[in-house]
Amino acid sequence: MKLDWKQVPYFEGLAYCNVRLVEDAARYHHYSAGAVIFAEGDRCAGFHVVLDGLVRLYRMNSEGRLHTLSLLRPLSTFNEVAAADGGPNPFNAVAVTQVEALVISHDRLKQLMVSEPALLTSYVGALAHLNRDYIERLEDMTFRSIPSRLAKLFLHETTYADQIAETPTNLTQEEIAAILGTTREVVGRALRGLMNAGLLAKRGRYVYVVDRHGLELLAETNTLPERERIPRR
Amino acid sequence: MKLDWKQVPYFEGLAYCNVRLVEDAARYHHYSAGAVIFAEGDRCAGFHVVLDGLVRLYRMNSEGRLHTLSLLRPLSTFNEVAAADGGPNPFNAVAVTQVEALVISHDRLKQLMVSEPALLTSYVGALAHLNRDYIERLEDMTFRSIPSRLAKLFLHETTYADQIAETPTNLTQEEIAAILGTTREVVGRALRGLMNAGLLAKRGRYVYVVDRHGLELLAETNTLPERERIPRR
DNA sequence: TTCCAAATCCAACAAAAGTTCCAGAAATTG
DNA sequence: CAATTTCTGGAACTTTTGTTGGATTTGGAA
Repeated sequence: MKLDWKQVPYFEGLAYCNVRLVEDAARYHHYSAGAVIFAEGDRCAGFHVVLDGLVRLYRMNSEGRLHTLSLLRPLSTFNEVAAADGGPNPFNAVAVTQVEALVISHDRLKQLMVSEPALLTSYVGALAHLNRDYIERLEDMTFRSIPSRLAKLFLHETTYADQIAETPTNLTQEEIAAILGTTREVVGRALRGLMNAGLLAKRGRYVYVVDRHGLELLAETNTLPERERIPRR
Repeated sequence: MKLDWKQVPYFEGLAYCNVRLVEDAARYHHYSAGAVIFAEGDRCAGFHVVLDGLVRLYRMNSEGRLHTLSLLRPLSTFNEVAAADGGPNPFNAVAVTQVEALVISHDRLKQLMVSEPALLTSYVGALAHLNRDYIERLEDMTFRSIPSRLAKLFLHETTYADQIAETPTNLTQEEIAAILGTTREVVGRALRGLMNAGLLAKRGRYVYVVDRHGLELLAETNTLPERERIPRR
């Protein structure tokens, strides 16, 4: 249950202050694979730090389609927002594998923030970063086509780098679809598209990047570079 | 230049602490209609409070289509994120009308936060709220059809309530399109759709809500309630 | 190895969104 | 009040995304 805060993104500052207080505030939790950690809309479940395992944050719409916001592995943190304002959790969290986590309740966090300014400062940084991330995702959803989003996922640049734990390669088409906010079939099509555009290739069931530059172009401009047509005669 | 912080959303707390310090840190700025307040990607422009006028925050994609993130009137605040972490501005800000604003630079803000814990606390609240807002918008973009988003805009529920200053009625189709992240024609079509579904109606150039409940249903479930067909005979 | 469940491929189709184009209506302004 | 610009209406079309369903492949478990 020893946690080196220097390794926790955006909370490194805590390593240099009274960590004892923070550690006393935290409760250790264990979840078995598939367990619900908390549900969207439920009363604030507090601030979480993943110590071990894989956590999925997601939203679901009225028709049952789901949107994976992030796949988190140690030492990621989540539910900063609800923990900060004490409001309902803004998404669902489930343990994909067995998960160990530290949890600090909203009330404890409030107390802590008064006594530990370093925590408050860290928190502002973490929230600011989260915000930037969501703005980026919002633009991805408003402007980018699915092939373009897929390219971005494979490059796992900025937006996804922090948030998605697995290489796209290890994800099923179903899971990629949930991340991109679309359906399995569409992802399959897009994958095939990128493959015969020569940007990706498959060796067995393993998909890998062939043309990084081409992917970047697609991710940025939303267009595939014009393929040379093989002249008919 | 006197500002009553009790009226500024999420910064009411400041009214009860040393406001003098905050006010000394703030610079007064004036922008004429159409002026650029700051640009996306530029070095941090600081924390802004709208004292008068109308401000548009927007993003633009590589093809030149634009997405209006918010239309702000007094006493809204903006650019909290960049002001917090000192990073580049995450969007563009322009003065739609003449604008008066208070601006606190990142450096000054950092100093202030050390001496004024109330500001830090307010800031955490403001960032948390922003985050919730972006998560909501992200889901709108991933899950909702354009008619559904349009319905939501007309109800201007949660998501848009804080962010969009004007009634949809006063907006041109072009502006609505930029808010919903689509094009003018599509908005026109959707408007016509909602009108002959009996949810909206027009009196002259003024569009008004006829069936609030129907709009809510559309906003929530993404489907129009099945119209009764008039039997042919 | 054999079998099963999961994952994938692929085609054909349906629906939604984006594009192009042009004609009118409304507002603004000289 | 004309002239000009801005905004709206709407048709026809293209592209993208979503849906359905069946055929195949694959990786493990028995």
